[in-house]
Amino acid sequence: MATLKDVARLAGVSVKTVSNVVNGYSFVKPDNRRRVEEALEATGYRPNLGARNLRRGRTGFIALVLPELSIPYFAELAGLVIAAAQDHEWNVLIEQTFGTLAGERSALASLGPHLVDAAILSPEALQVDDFQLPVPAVLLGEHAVDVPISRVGIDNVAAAQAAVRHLISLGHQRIAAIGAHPHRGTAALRLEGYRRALAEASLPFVDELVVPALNYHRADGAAAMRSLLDLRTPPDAVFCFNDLLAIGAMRAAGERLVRVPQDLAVVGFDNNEESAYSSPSLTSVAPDKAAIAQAAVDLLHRRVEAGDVLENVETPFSLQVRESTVAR
Amino acid sequence: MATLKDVARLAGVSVKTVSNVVNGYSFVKPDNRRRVEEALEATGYRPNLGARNLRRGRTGFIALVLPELSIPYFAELAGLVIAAAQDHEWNVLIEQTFGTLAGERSALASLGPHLVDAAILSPEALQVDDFQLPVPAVLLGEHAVDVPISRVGIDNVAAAQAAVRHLISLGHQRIAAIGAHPHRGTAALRLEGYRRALAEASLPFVDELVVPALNYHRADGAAAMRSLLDLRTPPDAVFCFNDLLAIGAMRAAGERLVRVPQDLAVVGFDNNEESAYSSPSLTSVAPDKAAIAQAAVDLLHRRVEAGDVLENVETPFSLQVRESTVAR
DNA sequence: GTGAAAGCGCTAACAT
DNA sequence: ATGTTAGCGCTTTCAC
Repeated sequence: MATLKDVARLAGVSVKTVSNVVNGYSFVKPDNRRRVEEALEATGYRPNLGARNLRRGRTGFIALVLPELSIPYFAELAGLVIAAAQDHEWNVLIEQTFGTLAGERSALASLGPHLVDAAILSPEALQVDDFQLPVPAVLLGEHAVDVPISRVGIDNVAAAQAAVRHLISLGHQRIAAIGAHPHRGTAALRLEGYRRALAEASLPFVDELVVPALNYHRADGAAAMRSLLDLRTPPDAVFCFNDLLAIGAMRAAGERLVRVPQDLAVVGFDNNEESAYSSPSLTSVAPDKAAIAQAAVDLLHRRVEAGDVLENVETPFSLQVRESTVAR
Repeated sequence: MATLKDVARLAGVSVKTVSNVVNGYSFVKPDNRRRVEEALEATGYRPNLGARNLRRGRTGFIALVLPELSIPYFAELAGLVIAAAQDHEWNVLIEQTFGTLAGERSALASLGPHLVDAAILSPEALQVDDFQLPVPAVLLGEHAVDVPISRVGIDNVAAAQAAVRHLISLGHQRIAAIGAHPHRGTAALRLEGYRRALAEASLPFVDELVVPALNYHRADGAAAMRSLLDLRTPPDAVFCFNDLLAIGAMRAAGERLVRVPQDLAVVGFDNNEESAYSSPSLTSVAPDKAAIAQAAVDLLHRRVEAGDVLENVETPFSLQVRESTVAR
């Protein structure tokens, strides 16, 4: 592999001149430039990123810390983050935490300042004192813990409220919620949105209709739905805190021969691609994932380059109405 | 950030001794070891990976080149590859090609030997002459193009044959296939498995029942299914070359009020997590994704460390029978 | 404008 | 067993 020195020797100039050409710097004598470019071409020179970054004190990487790639929301998001990072010549390193405190701690610990220039975090269990980060970071989604880190995400309370309002506008009166979680910030916010929508319609908040979920996988949604269907008076609608829970809930309903949406309306959250193709298709809160990815990366880039101050970005969302609430 | 030199100064020893301790090398005088460890602790030393790798001539990264993270199969696989790579202290860099030739070429081009130690590739459009790789690589899945690169994957012909045999054993006679593709190696192999299963049961190979798909997304499966349902004699079963196509096909069938599996049995390929929760749940060929990820990473590690020779690994698969072929 | 040379943090001869 | 030192490939003062 050709190095700068090789190119310099071939072109009959100094390393500095080659470096100048490679980096598009300052003024290089046209004659030299031409010879350097020829030598570059002839040797097939490719800069050694490690060496460059060592010298520059940058790494060229950002970390994306998330629970699990097998969760569609995070997989879709990761794809968008990778695309957005390319614009700033960043490569993305993905760390999976599996939503555990230990996993999140170890992911953060591995984030040496030498490994990445910045980090995008989607924590679920972390506590305030865990956030001693060696690099600029941005938190995805809102979190109950109050840490001095930038955040990017939608207004979860408003989004949840919109989802439940939709159910209420359809005439549903006994609306359940699946996904309450004691330590998860976004869960608390979505629950608050649920509560507000009920309150503004003067509907009672019924404890037995709020089902916690320790994880947000399809199986958890199915289990929660079964417990709801076992109630003396089951709900006529359910708001799930993510699409996987909703898919699981619809599956459980189907197994009990409860028809969606006739007997039970279902709303999810995240708008996974799969939700447009389930049977019935799933009404879901749709955060603008591309906007989230773009904002997170841009914000970090500004911080790293210009040392910008802390800043939060609220991204838009919409409600995708589909067959799980309105029969076709 | 503390460097080796700082630690050495604090401990009153040379950098070499510190380096020895850090790397768990040879014999260090117990007294020195203790002082170095204290200094390590006091300074909170973390090695600069960039510098280490520059010196060692390694990067500490492997590339995972795949079409798109929003495709569940690749998302699940990526998660497993990341986990497997951790065992060898490798970080994984994901590159998305979006299945285009241009995307694949540009991903390969960016694979400088300075960026990654090795690469795992899942190409769809690449031609033979594109495979001039600067680093050891392994191909996921089989490909029609015959290139001198290690391969890891299941026996696609046998797997497809098993899927179609299952349909035949259920009494289906008019079995369609969705996902034929002119330039995709795995598509050709799965088609061959389909053909063989028909042949061994003395069923005719009917051209109009084989539907190509340029992409393997849900929408493509739905479109293909609609065209099949428009036939004078629609099929009574369909084998889809991946689960997304199958999900789309089931969706399209549902929209035409064709019942699955009573009127139409459906088999997919990949066994995505979502396929266990669709309604009806999807019968699918299940490659052992964890085995694929593990084998690919291990194989590369051996190549990089020991310069092992070219080698192919065939991983196991099974058929997950669910409601889309056998009603519950 | 361009060259010479220092040095980013680390490892590995080589010397002791 | 440990210290000294060269050098991985690059960028960047500092002279000229």
